[in-house]
Amino acid sequence: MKPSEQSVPLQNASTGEIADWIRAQIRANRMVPGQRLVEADLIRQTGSSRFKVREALQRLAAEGLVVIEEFRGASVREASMEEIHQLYRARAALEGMCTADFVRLATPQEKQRLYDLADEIEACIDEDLSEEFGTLNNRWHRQIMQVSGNTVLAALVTRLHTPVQRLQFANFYRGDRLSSAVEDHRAIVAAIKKGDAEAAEAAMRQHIENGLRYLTAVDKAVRND
Amino acid sequence: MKPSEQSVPLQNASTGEIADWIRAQIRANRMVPGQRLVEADLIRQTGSSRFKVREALQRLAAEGLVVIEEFRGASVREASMEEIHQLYRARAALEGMCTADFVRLATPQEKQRLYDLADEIEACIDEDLSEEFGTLNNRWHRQIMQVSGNTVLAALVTRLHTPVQRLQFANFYRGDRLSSAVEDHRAIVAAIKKGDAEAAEAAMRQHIENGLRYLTAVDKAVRND
DNA sequence: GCCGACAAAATTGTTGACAATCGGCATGTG
DNA sequence: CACATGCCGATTGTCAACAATTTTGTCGGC
Repeated sequence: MKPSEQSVPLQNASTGEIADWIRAQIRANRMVPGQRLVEADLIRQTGSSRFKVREALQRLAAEGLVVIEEFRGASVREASMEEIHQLYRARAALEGMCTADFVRLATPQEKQRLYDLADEIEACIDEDLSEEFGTLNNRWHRQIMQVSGNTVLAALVTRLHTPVQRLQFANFYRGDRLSSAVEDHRAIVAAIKKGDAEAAEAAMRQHIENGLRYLTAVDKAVRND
Repeated sequence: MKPSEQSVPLQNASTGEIADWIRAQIRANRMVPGQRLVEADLIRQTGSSRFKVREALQRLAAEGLVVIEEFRGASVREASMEEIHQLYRARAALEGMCTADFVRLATPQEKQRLYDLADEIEACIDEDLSEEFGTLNNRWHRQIMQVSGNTVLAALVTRLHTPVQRLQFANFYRGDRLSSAVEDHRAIVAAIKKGDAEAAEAAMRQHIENGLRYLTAVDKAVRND
């Protein structure tokens, strides 16, 4: 039917793999909030069985990524701006804490790896590779959390961030925001190099709050369209 | 069979209600980590169908409260001490933030309600009502988060805290820990009354870190038994 | 053209039966 | 007695069919 169907090799996928696939679709803004997720379509697209698809939808419902209504099935949940606001503040608090841990616990090699990642991210900006930018940026944040020993929190933050990534994909990584983020990264790296955990934590919180500010501005602009 | 069965009126329960019931069992330490959750038993205990039970288990698996293994079914997941450590630190960061918000945003009536709750909690201590203490203590923490406007975070923290509550139920609320917690509460209340958001945040973080310290001590003692 | 009633199609909820797998138990062998 | 082997009950995974409900389409009447 649509040219996009069957483009993904998901034959005999497990429940978890199907859930991952749907999550990826939502992140990439190919399934938008409010859109109904019809079981039959998902079966075709994933090449799996109805049973597995329903299990995957239940899991996503528990994560809060979709809502399931009686006899109306699953649809992508719309995260309110209020909710996004709270999630960003949570991220600021948690990642700030992780960054301070990173300063105290990371080995020189791990720190160097982070600096290299930052350079790669900067390189993207000149060539306007916004998608690559997003991928590397996610890796940068995860690197800090994992190296700081907070693997559980890393997974949690990733989940919390999922409903927001769609907005980033659609509106976020543009022009001035990219360079602003790079500047934030530089400040964080500088604090880490100095070994100043408190300053690094503050810089990370600032970085994330800048992201929230940009996102609210974009949202307001979109609504006034 | 056992006298405890059929004690809960869950006829024709929805998927969510079944999940809630299982969560409650885990919190109350009536289903312990490693214990297998046999579908047939759950069907008997909840009076529901296999279909709904399986859906509920999928949701709980997504929350990380149970693990589902191929052909071995669901069992209560054991949270490692390392994981509990991270969850407590996350709580400290998040609830600390909420407490600062509370100082800035709560109305006088809402503040008074919190003081009253603190008094009720203190009253429990003399009469050794540890169960009542737990209930009121949860309400106290939730009150702060909800009034501070962070309703989404309140739900999140509650979920994060679920695997820990079992430990509290079993070992936690005893003797000196109760009075230590009450002292922490007093410090928080004092900071709120002064309107000092920063001090309130610090006191809340200290309170939660004290809880973690006590829990690790108990854990170490139990392991050396 | 718009609106309501009604039928048809599409979609989801539920059930029961059957297949696949695991764990324990008995049995036999050295 | 230790240990491998095969069987059987218990438990979970999977599927296909059917029931309940919503959504869509159609047809008169105005």
